[in-house]
Amino acid sequence: MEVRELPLEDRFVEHFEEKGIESLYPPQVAAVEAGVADDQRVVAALPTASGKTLVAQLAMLTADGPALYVVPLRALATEKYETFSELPGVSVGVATGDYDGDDDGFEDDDIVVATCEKVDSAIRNGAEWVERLACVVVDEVHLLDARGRGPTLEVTLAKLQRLRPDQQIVALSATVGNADEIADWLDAELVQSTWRPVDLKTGVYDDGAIAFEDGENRRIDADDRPPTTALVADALDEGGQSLVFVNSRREAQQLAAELADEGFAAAPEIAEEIGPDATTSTGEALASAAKGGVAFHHAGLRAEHRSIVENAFRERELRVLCATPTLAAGVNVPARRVIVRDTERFTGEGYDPLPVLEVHQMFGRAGRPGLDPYGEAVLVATGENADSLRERYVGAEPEPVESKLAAREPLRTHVLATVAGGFADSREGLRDVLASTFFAHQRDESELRDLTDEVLAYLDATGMLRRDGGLAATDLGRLVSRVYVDPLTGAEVVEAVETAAAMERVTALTILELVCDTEDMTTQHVRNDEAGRLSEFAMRREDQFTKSVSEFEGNFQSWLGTLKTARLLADWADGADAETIDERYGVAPGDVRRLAESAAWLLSATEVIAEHLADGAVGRDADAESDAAADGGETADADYESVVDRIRETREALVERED
DNA sequence: CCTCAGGTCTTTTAGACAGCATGTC
DNA sequence: CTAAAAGACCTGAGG
Repeated sequence: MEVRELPLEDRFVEHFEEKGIESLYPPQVAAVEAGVADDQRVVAALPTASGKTLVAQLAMLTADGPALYVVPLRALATEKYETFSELPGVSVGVATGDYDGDDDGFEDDDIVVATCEKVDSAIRNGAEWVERLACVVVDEVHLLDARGRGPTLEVTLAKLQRLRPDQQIVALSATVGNADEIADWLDAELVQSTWRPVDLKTGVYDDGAIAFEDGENRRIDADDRPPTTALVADALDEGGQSLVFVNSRREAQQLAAELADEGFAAAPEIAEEIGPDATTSTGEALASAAKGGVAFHHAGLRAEHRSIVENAFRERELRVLCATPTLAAGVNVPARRVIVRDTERFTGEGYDPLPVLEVHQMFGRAGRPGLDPYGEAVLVATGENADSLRERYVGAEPEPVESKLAAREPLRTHVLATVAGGFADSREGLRDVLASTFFAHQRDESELRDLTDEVLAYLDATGMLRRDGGLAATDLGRLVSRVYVDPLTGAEVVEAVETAAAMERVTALTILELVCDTEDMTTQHVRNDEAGRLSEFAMRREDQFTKSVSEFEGNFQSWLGTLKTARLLADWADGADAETIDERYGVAPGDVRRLAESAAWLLSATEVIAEHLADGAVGRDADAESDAAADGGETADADYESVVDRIRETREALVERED
């Protein structure tokens, strides 16, 4: 099937032809036959790089109104925004947390690219553009399975369909065990294929040879070198780049250093590009590896370094990339040979084997369409596990996608948002909304009832929702839902701000500790040699914290992590540079940035909540004073205003540091 | 006294979404 | 509060 045969306007046909897209790939033909270009709902479960983006564009460009493209990562949003912006005469907008501002600009856009959470937030805040969508494309729907974020995706999709039941939905998925179930839920036709534009050969390296799935056996002389080194060297001999997946940052850096020492290739210009900013230990290690044509990639890298590495690898200036799983799901960085060295990951409860889906996504990075003759994905066996690796990951079907909605955390968030957003005003109404989720389709809505009731009781007890006959969110509940924090965070903030308002000394550290100790914040680990110093510091500054240090309730060790994070952020807000933070706390620049971003977000939510409390306190003070006048007793001396001021100052200092 | 091999104890372990509020002549 | 592997620390033998 040719592009010109599609029901597209001429300018789009020309655009695609200019890009070299003239005829469709087989899975794309299947999607067209299923009706993507004809307003039909379609679920396309296809391998990476098999042309899903074109399928999405066909749906969006033929839809009868504005379209939304939902992605799981901000980096992906930027990538898609750039792609769609090239379409002639199409106005595209991006809605993600880091593109602030023009929230109402989307009214005029033909395509909006957004993260799932941003869409959820827009719905909660009553944005009008979400109600007009004729077409919604969901990228990476298999993330319905993700514990942290899947529930948001399914609830958001359920809400979007309620807002416009007739809208076209197109869901793009990796190959999963139960794509049919997802299609069924969305009332869509399933298009499934394993076709790829580049051949993929998958194999297991063991005992000096790669045993490929197709029977080929490729000898690789290790010559005393570790298997991974030999595999990389072999790929380089054939003129191909390698992408090696390992399971920790330390491994990634160490392996990069070892491979750089082998002297395979050199990329002095990349080292130089990294060089000037390589003040931290991470940056230095990266620059030094780059001299040998090798790099590593993990979330501790500064954003600038990360994109230098990605681009240099794409341009073939770097020949080897050692990465943590960041790269498997993120932006497209393909390589001739993908080497999966580690297939186990620490989970907090020992080591777990990686899910098949994840390993397949790593495999999927093998082979550059149009550039490599084929892609190779190689698992590295250790000891006697070659057969079990092969059985588990090669040619095995990925796990089915399972809804994670039936848990306390996602339910308390989404139950509150559903009520606060006006989607339900009774338990029956709430059930009705929940009945349209993927969970209900897969299991049964009734399985959510006990947890939902428990969550409703919690929301009532924390003053976010009332259950008198029907269900109604309180002012606090609406606020918490709109600022997009977990109700537990909301409750923690309310309590801490109330404590702070009665405190003598409220500093930036007070405020930072307050937000770092909420459910929505991730904190740093405390190294053994830091613990003593930190708890000493905590004792010294006890009067600055909203909780008692000397009579600590709960896990003191983990609170020290909270404190470490708060101190680090206080230093950062105070102007300390990445190098200083790295030396003082052993925290990499990418992590500092991420923590600062989260804290800034939570501080803004905290500010709004504190203002709300301040308003309430005015009323309460008046009451208290009249009571006091009646008793002739004390007056309330809680000072919310100065807490609000301190929160604002702290947030501003932190935001200013975001260069 | 220094070095190095080998054993034992200790430490560490991936990633990344989200925002209110408005003024101004 | 799980388990694997690197790293820190320790010990003892040999130069």
